[in-house]
Formats: sequence, structure tokens, C-alpha cells
Amino acid sequence: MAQKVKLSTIGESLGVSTATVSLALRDSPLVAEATREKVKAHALEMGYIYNRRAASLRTSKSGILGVVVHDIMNPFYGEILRAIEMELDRSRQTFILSNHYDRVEKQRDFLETLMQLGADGVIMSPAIDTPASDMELLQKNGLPTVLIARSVPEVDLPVFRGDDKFGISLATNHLISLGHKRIAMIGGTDKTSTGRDRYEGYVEAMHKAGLEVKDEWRIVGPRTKAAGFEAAGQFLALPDKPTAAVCWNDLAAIGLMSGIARAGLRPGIDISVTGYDDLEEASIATPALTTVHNGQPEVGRLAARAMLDRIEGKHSAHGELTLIKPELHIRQSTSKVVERL
Amino acid sequence: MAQKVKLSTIGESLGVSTATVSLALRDSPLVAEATREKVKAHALEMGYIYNRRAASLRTSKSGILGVVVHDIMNPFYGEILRAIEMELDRSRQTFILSNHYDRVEKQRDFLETLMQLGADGVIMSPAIDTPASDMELLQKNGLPTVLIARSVPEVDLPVFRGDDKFGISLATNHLISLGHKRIAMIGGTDKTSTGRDRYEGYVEAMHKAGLEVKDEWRIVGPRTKAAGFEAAGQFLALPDKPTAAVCWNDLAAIGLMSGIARAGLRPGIDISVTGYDDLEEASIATPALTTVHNGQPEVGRLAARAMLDRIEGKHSAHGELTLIKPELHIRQSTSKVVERL
DNA sequence: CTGAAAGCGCTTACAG
DNA sequence: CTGAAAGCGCTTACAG
Repeated sequence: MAQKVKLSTIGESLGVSTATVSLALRDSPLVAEATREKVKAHALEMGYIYNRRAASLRTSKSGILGVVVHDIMNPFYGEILRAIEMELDRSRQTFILSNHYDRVEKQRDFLETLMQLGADGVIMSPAIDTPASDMELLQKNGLPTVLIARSVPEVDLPVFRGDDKFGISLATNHLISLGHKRIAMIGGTDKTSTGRDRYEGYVEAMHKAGLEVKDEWRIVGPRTKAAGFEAAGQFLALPDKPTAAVCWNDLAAIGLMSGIARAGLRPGIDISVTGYDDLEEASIATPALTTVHNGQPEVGRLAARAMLDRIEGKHSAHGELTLIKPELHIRQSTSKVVERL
Repeated sequence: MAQKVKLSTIGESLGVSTATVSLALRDSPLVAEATREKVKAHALEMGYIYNRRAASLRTSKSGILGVVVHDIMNPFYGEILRAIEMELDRSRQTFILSNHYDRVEKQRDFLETLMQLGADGVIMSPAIDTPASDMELLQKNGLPTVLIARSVPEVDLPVFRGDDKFGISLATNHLISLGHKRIAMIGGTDKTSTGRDRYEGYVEAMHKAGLEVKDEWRIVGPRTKAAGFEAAGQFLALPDKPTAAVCWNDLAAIGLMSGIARAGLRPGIDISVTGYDDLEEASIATPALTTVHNGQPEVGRLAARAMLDRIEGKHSAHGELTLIKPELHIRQSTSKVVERL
């Protein structure tokens, strides 16, 4: 590769100062129009590449935004990321991504990297058991932070997520209205706010309807298709044979339906199943999945918007919680109760 | 936030030079052990954050690696990314990700950003119609490049991908051996090397077996579940009623099966379907999908390894093509031919 | 409207 | 083993 072209290279060959070149390239009105155009044409011709590191060192703005989630391969996060990407596309921010796989150390490593790169902010779905001190470190180092999907107890930061308790009650009540009385809850964990809130909402809805909730009817854990698939055996062997399953998310629900079908029963007919999230593939599954719209596009868009506003100094919002209103989408995976023999 | 802690802050409070602090923090043997430990303890205590931009400006190594694919929400790329991430985890490289959605301009923007950030390299699955000049620009600016999944015509760079032509012949021959004679090909496009190679391989296998291939039996396009799902109607209405479908990838195959099931036929029994890629969810689908292992983990691992080697100056490999050997995984979505009425 | 100079926070020869 | 100094490529007051 040839000698690197920099501002001074352009300046010298044009007989102007680097300051002028710098201003011209950034469309400063301080520079005469004729000069500006001459500089720009020359920069293009010489194959000039702007050195962001140098600029960033000087201005302490990096144009980098961090995004951390549990796992980008999970379509729930994928759909949020897509919305973030779209919103950011209009700005000049580059976003850099990381999975934490719910390992606090991996998350910490990435946050440290962001600080080293002088990131302008971070949008994150915090790992399970994230200590408040990790979040405080970000504040101390001036890294604006916005939370998505999950809250961190005792931490005062803007959060964008769905109203889990209300959302799961929609699914549970729908099954109750179809005559189901023995309803199991599959998936999730008490270690996240979503896990706790959704279980609580399910229990409350059952009790309000005067229905019994058995501890054994809760299968803790599944969050993926594979895990939902594997849970089918356990579900079908549950005491008192529940006729329906409220799943913690769509992936577990789709996996569970597949497992039920393998066992020779018909999901949506013999066993009713609800999901949560309304992933794009929920409507494509067979049977199409009855599920709760959890607002991934809104969460991503609003979180990105809030971050951009903060970077642009529009306001320094503190700790408000924005709940997206869930909606029930009824499809073919739920139907009137059929007693199992 | 308090005054920023930098090397000189530590140096001053300890009565040593910034050079010594710098060396000590990087474990240079030039620094006395006692000094090193004193410096490190102090840095930790003062909450020192290493400024990578400054270091990178000086050394022209950024520790940043770019990864560009069509769409990270596609599990095919997700599985490759996971492997890249694992391989990179052991190094100190940060990777930054972008989708190009097969839009050459979006890809170009991101490559420009990488050059601005002084990235150490880029691993990419090039967008459709990527001009050779875009790739040459990278070389001119000293950005090492490794290609995955797709080749770019006329461009001499290392490529890691599956042997598409051979792989699709495994699927096609498997169906032929089950007695299928009218086999359709669903999905893919002539605009990518994978689309061309797989269609060619399918045609060749059919001809070798003395079977006819009709133009109408090719449904160009589907690459996602949604598209595969929608293609089911078209497939079922095809002239001469094919009894089997070779799909361009697993997503299209899974979608197609779902669409076939909705239409009241039984995929795997009434219609045989093969996929391509062997995604993690292929084995979970019902019926479990017969498909071709396309080596995503190997592709990711090898590409990342090649990139790291190049960064570390181990060798400057040029333009060799590494083909991963495909393997047929037979499951429940294929069975002996049943004539359709 | 343009230029000379300082400085962002590191690392790397070089000298001792 | 340690320090003083230069320089990476920008941007930003400041002066004219």
C-alpha cells in the first residue's frame, strides 16, 4: 500500500493548511466555497480515508455505540437489534455488538472494551446477577446507558421493556376462557425480572379465576426451541395431565409443540399452547402460534432514540421505566379444552 | 465524573515516568518486578481505563476486527458468527458486526467505517454484485480480508465455504435412491455462487440418473422460512406434481414443510423434503429435517484462525479456496416415494 | 476566510 | 532498569 494520505498530504499538495482541509471536509461555513470544493475533490482523488481514532482522541467523541444482549442468535434479541440498527442508520453511529450469555465476567469485559474505545453509549439487556456496581462504573466513566428487556434491581437507569405481568395474564386468561382449568407454565427462571414477573402474572390470573396452581406444573428453565422440545416429555407426564401450556417465550412454545407432535399428539387440538414475544416465525409455525406481542421493534426503536437523544444532549433522562403494552395475538395453537384420557 | 485517570496521573502520584507506567502495565520485562506491581496496584485503585484510541493512533493496531454478513438474524450466519466469536475469545480482538442485506452501498459504508477505525482485518460474506474494485480498495488500504460462504468472481482472496455442488448432489441422490423421479428445487438465486453451484449440482445429479429436469420445477428465490412457507402453494401446484423438493437451505425447507402441513399433506410422508446447512434447529423440526451439513462451525473457526494468523504475521496467504466437505444427515423428512394422485 | 500552534493519551526509540 | 522527548493524525481556540 502506498504512503498514507492524511490531512497534511492534501494540504501540502494544495498549498493550504491542515486546519483548512479539516474544516473544508466537514463542511464548515468558515471555509470559502471554492476552497471547500477544491479540497473535497482532491481528497476523493487521493483516496483519503478519515482517521477516526485521531479525531476521536482529540474530540473524545468516538461515534461508537455498544449493544450487549444475552445472545444475538436468539430471534427475540435479533428483532430488537434490527430495530436499533434501523434507527441508528440515520445517525452516524457505528454499533458494536456482544453476547454475554448471562456471564457477568464476559459482560464486564465488553463494557471495559467500550470504555477503552471511548464509546458514546451502551444499550444493554443486563446479564443475570449483574451487580449494581458494574452499572455504576459506567456512570463514573461517563458512558450513558439504556437498559432493554430486563431491569437491574436497585439501579436507576432508563429501561424499555414489555409489561410482562399484564402480558402473561392475557395468555392465561385466553386459555381459561377456552375452558382450560389445568394449565402448566413452561420455561423462564426466577433469576430475571421477566421470569419472575411472568410466573407471578400467570399465578395471579389462575387464582383470580379460582383455579388451582400446582408447583409441579411449573417447568423452570426452557428458553430455547431445543429446551422446549425436550420439555415435552416432562410436560406430558405431569400429574393431573394439564390440557394447556403457557410458555415463557415463543421459542420454548415452538419447541414444545414440535415435541408434542413427535409424541403423537396434536398441538393446538389435543393440547393448547401459548407463546410470548410474537416472533416473526410465530405466525409461520404449524399450527400458527397464539402468543403475546412483546414489542421488540418498539423496544429497539425507543431505546436507540433515547440513546441518540442523550448523546446529542437533548435530555439526560434518569431512571424512568417505559413499559410497552402487550397484545394477545390469537392463532391456531389454542382451542377449546379437550379432556385427556 | 471525576478527572480522567491517565498514564501520567499514575506516574505523577508514584514518582515515575509515563513510559515506565506504560511498560509496567503491559508486563514488559524491561521494568523491575517491584515497580510493575506497584504500578498495577495503583492503576487498579485509581480506576484507570486504558485509552485504546490513543494507543491505536500510535501503534496503528486497533484490536478491531470487522465481520460483515448478509444478515445476522439468519441462523446460518449466526452459527458461523458463534464460531468466530469463540475463536476470537482467546485473542484480544474486539469484533464489530454489520449486515449488508445484499446492498453493496451498505457494505461499502461499513468497510469505509472499518478503515476509518483502523480495523486490523475483515471477515466477510460479500454482498451480491460486490465489484472487485471494492475488494481492491481494502487491499490498497492494508486491510486484510477473508471471505466466507461466498466467493467474489475475479478476486484473489482466501475463501472458506462448503463444497456446494457436491453437497447438493448428496441430497438429490438420496431422494433418487428412495425412488423419487420428479424432484423440484426450491430457493436460491443465480446471483450468488451458492445459488448457481447448488442448482448446477442438482441438475447434474438428475441427469446422471437419467431423470428429467423441468424449468418449471425450479422455484427461484426463497431463502427464509417465510418465503419457503409461501412457496408451498406454488410447489403443490407444479406441473407433473413432483414428489420431492430439494431446498436451497434449511430455512426454506422448514418453511416449505410448514406450508405443506397447512395444506393438509404430511411432509416426510406424502412429500419428501431436504434442506441444506444442517442448522441446529433442523433436528428439532417435526418432521426432523434431512439435510446437508455445511460446516458453519468449521467455516467460522477456520476463517477467524486465518485472520488471526495474518494479523500476527504468521503468513500472508493469498487466494486459496478452502472447501468444507459436506455430509448428508438423514432424518425423517425424506422417505420412499408415494405417488401423488 | 486562512494559518500556526497546542494538545488529545498513548508507545517507542534513544540515552543514560 | 528508568526518563525525556518525539510523534501518531486529527480539531480547536486564537490571531490575523
